[in-house]
Amino acid sequence: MPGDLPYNHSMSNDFLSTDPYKGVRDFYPEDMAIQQYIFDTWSKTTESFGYERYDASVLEPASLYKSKGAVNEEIVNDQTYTFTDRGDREVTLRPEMTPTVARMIAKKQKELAFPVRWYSIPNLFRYERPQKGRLREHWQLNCDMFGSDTVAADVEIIALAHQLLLDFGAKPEMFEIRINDRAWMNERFEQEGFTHEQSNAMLYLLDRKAKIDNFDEEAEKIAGKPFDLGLSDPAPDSRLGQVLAGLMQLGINNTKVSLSTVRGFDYYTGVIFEIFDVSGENNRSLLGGGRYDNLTGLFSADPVSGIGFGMGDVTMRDFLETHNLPMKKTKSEHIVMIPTKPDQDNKAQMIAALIRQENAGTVVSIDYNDRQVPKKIEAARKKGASGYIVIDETDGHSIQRFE
RNA sequence: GCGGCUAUUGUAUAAUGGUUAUUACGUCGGUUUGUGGUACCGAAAAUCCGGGUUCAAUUCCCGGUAGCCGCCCCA
Repeated sequence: MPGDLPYNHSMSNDFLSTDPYKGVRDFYPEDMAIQQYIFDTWSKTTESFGYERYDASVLEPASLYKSKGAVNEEIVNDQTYTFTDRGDREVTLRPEMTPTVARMIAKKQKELAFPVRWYSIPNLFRYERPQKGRLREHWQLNCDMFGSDTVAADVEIIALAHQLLLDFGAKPEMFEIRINDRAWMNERFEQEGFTHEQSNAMLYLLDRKAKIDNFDEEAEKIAGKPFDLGLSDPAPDSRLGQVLAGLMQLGINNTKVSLSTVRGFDYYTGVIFEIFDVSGENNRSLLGGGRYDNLTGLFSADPVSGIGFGMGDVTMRDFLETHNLPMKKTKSEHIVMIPTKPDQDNKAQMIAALIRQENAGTVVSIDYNDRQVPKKIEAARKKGASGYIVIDETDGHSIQRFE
């Protein structure tokens, strides 16, 4: 039926929209160049710390997320793309990478030599209303170190996060590493005699601390008595104290102990951290992660602990834009061949092949348009080429460079 | 799921209750049967959809839709 075709062959004006699906992006070459730059920088820095890349499908069985417990019920039901396939299987577009990597680790647990350092740059999906720094599809660098409980591991992963930002050209004063320790908070709540519910309520309240103005009042309600966090600097011999000292030794000083960093309700059990843009223009965290006791508990009885973080491409790009940081790598040389007549086209290809062979990395493209040479030269210049070669009947083909 | 703001050529914008709706960039063509750019000329190209008020709506009002921003949530 003509009406079913995606193109309009009739006289009506019901053309399809050229907009992408809600909350996802098209990557035109200019955007793709930026995306590529971000991915390349992520990979390069992460690999320089010895992390190996892995990946998996965007499709996962829905059970992978549903079994995480009642706390996540709302997220799974309302904020994932979940559908039933033709074989009656419930399928979810992955909303995060951690369950997937936990599955992969668990599967090879017996043969892996821990600690394992892995990273990935998956695209993730969540069904919710798009807003600044938050879309329905985004790419996220995920770095994890599995099978090490050491303070050194905590320090390393935060140092990696720090280095990532530096390698984008950021200065330490542009961002702030907020660190907390779940275990430390729990200890504190136990001292207060809090029930599990009280502790959770308090964590939840702390998470919203910056957004509400009656924190003390609310805290008192939960505690049933006046509640003072009363935590200043962590003791030097505490886990957090040791981590901070370790970072300091590496010259990382833009850290801040932040009791209101709690990272939602999930698998985190120890040190947790977030990196924020201090400019105030991006109020979403640039990066967040933490330590978990038993990532593979769903799949096996042998616990594997670890620590990791994720950082998204959307917030990364916002950060680069806000601080006027470079968003492209330096371009390689690009020569445009300009045949003067159609019968010079093949000659242009032959010369192009030669140049590519002799100058690895040089981009050589050919302008086959049938139009005046000055127009072609101008087109090459506008495209950002570094130079051009006019191909005519003569044998010479010297490169003319743009200033 | 809730709230605020917005909607004009491809993009970014100006203006208006009343014949040709502004400008810039971009695109295409020309000034130049031919070796670059800052100049000049020209062309194509827009008032989101539906209803209401009005002699007349792109403009005012209502609804829809879409986008942005925020809340919720944040893996």
